Amino acid sequence: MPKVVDHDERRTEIVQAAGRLIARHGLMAATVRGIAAEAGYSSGVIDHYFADKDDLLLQALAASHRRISGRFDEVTRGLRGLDAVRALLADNLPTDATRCDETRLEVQFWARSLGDEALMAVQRQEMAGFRRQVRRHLDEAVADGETAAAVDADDALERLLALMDGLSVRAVLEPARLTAERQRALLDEEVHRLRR
Amino acid sequence: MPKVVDHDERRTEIVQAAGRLIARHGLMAATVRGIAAEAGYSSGVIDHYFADKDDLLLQALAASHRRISGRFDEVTRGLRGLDAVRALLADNLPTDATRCDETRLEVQFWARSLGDEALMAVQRQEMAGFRRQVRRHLDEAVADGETAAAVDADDALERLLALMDGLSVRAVLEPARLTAERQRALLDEEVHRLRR
Amino acid sequence: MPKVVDHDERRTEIVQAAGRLIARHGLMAATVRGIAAEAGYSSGVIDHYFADKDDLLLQALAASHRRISGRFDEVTRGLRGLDAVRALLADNLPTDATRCDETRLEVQFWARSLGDEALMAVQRQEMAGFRRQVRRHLDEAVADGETAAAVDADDALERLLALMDGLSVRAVLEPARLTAERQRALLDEEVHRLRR
Amino acid sequence: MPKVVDHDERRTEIVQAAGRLIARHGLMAATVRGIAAEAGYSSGVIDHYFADKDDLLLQALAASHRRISGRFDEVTRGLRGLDAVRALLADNLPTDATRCDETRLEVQFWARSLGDEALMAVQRQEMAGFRRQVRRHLDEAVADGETAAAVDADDALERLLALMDGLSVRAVLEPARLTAERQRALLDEEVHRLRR
DNA sequence: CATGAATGAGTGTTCATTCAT
DNA sequence: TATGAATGAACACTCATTCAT
Repeated sequence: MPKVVDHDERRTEIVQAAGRLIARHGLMAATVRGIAAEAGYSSGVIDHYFADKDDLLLQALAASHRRISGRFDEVTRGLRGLDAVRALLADNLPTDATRCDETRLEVQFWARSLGDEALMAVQRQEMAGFRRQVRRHLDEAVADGETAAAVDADDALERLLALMDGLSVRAVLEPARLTAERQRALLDEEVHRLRR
Repeated sequence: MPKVVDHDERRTEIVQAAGRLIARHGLMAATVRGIAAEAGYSSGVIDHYFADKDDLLLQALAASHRRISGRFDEVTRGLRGLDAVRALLADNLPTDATRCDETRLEVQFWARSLGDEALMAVQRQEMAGFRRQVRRHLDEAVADGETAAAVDADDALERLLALMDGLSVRAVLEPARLTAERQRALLDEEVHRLRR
Repeated sequence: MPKVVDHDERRTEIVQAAGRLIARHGLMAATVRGIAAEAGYSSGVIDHYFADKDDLLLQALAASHRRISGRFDEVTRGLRGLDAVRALLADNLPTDATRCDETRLEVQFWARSLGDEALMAVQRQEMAGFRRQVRRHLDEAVADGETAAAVDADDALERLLALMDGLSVRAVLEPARLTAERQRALLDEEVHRLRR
Repeated sequence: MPKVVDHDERRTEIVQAAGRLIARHGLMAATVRGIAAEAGYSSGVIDHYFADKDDLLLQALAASHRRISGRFDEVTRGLRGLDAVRALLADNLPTDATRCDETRLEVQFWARSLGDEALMAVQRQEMAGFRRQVRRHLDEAVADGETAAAVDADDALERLLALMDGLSVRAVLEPARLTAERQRALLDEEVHRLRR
C-alpha cells in the first residue's frame, strides 16, 4: 500500500516556496536545494513533482499570475467601467507585502524572459489575458458614456497599463519613495482624467 | 618599450561586449568566458582590466547610464520646460536598436538589484540623477507658466517617470505591439496634458 | 528510505585520502579533484562532506593528530616517568610507513602555518597538547627521583621535543641515512642522559 | 647600443625579493607577479633572467644557503673543535630577523622537497655540505682530546644537527616560547655534554 | 632590456540532475 | 514517496608563461 500523498498539494507547497525565494532574493538565488529546503523537503523531491528546474520556475510564475487573477472577481465585484478598471490596476500595485512579492517576482521573470524565448511566449500570453480584462471594463466605460469624448480606448488602455507597470517597478526599487497611498493616488488621477 | 595598448579603450571594448551580451541574452548568460569571447579575447583578459566580474558588470551598467546621460545635452539643446521634459523622456524610450539594448540591460539590473543591496544602492543613485534632470525642466515649465494651474510638479514627475519605465518595459517585452511611434505618441499625450 | 551511507565513515574515507595525498605529494598537489579521485569519488562529493577545501585539509591534519594521540595510551601502558617519555617521543618518530606519512604531513602543515595565522593557531594548540603529555611524564620522573639532580625539567622537555622534531624532519628528508633503529638509538641516548 | 645592465646584479635583486616573499608568506604566496613586484619590476622580467618559476625558486633556496655558508668563515674564525661546532650550529638558529627568514624559507622548501624529487636531490646535497663542515670541526675536537671518551662522533653529529633543526622549526612556529637566548642555551648545553 | 597584454590551463566551488535505497 | 549521495559540467578566478613592442 503506497503512502497516500496529495500530489497537487505537494506541488503547490513547493511552488509557493519557490515563489517566496524568487520574490525575496531573486531568480539567481533560487536554487533547487534552496527551494526544497524552503518547502521543508530534500532536494530530490523536486524530481518527483517537476520535469526540471525550469518547469518549477514556470509554475511559480503561473501560480503568481493565478493568484493575481484569482482576486479579479473579488476586487471588481459590483463594479463596472472606470471603477472596475481602477480596481483591477490598483490591485496589481505593490501596496502590501503580498503584492510586493508578486511584483518582485514579476520583475525577475521580465528579466529572464528577455533572454528566453519560450518564457517570453508564456509571459505574453499571460499579459494578454490581463489586458483583455482591463479592456473589457474600459469598453464598458465608453459604452456607458463614462469617458470623455476625446478618449481613445486603445491609448488609454496602453497608458494605464504602462503606468501600472512603471509605478510597480519603481515602487519595489524605491519602496520608501512610493508609498501605497502615493501609488494609488497617482493611478486614480490617471483614471480620473478619462472621465468626461 | 611596452606593447602599446590603450588601457581605457580596451576596458571600454570589453564593457561594451558585456553590455551587448547582457542586453541580448540577460545577466544570467553573461559569463566571464562569454563576455571575453564576445570581445574577441580569452577569458583571462578580464583579470587585467577588472577587479572581478561584479566590477565588470557594474561598469557595464555605468557605461549604459553614461551613454544615456551623454545624450541629454544633445536632445535638450535649445529646449526648456515641457519640451525639454518630453525630449528627455522620449530619448529614454526603447525606440531604436540602441535604446532597446539600453532598456533590456536596465531591466536585467532591476531584477538583480532586487536581490543585491549594494547594486540597489548604485541603482538608486543613478535614478536620482535622472530624476533631478527631469525635475529641473519641469520646474522651468512651472516657472514659465507653461503648465496648468492644477498641475503638481511632484505628481507630474512621478507619473511621467513611471509612464516612461512602464512603456519601456512593455516595449521590450512586446516590441511588435509598442512601436516607436506609439511609445512617443503615448508619452507626448501625457506631457501635453500638463499644459495649461 | 534514503540511500544508506554512514556520513562519518564517508568523511573519514575522504579525509584519509587527503592525508595520503598530502603525505606523499605535498599540500600543493592535494587538489580537490585529486583528493576526490584518490578516495574513489568525483570532485563534487567534497561539497557534501566539507564546507570547503580548507575545512577538509584541517580535518586531515586533525585526523593525523588524533591518530597519533590515539596511540598514546597504548604506547605508555604500564609505563611512567622516563620510560613513558621515551615511548611517547619514539612513537612520534617516522620509523615506519604510517609514521613517515604522519611526519611528512606534519611538515607540510608546518610550512603552510608559517603563512596562515589561523592554521598556525590550530597548530600551536595541538602542539601544546602533546607537550603537556610529555611534560606530565617528565614530572613523574622528577618526582620519582628518576632524574639526575642537575636536570631542569623545562630544558629537558624542550630539548627532547626539538630532538624529536629534528630527527623526524631529517628522517623524512633522508630516510636512507636515518633508519628507524638509528632514530630510536639517538633518542634513547638523550633520554638516558637525564637519568641520575 | 644596448642598455647596459648588470645581469647578475639583477638576478640577485629578484632572487632576494623571492626569498623575502617566501620567508614571510610562504611558497604558496610567492607568485611570479608578486616576486617581480617585490623586486620593483614587472612580471615579464622573470622570463629574461630565469628559465621558469622553478628555476627562480631554486635559486632563492641556493641564495639562502650561500648566505648562510658565507657566514661560516666569519663565525668560526679563530675557533676549532667544539667551539667551532657550537658557533656553526648557533649561527643557524633563528635568533634574529635574518635567521628567522632563513629558517622560515628552509621549512617551506622542506615541505616542497617532500613532493618534488628534483628539489629533494638539491636539498640533500646542500645539507651534506653543512654536515661536512660540522663534522670536520667535530673531528678536530676528538683529535684534540676535547671530547669525552664515550662520545661517538657520528651520533654526536646527528644529534646536534637534529637538535638544531628541531629548535629552528619550533622557534619559528612559536617565537614567543623559544627566545634567541633559550635556543642558544639549549644548544650550548648539548655541546657541553660532549666535553670530557 | 623591460613592459604588461594576452593566453589558457588549472583551481575551488556551485549546482541541476540522477538514482539507489 | 522521499531522501540525500553522487555526479560532472559550468562557473569565477588565479597564475605561469609567452611575446609584440
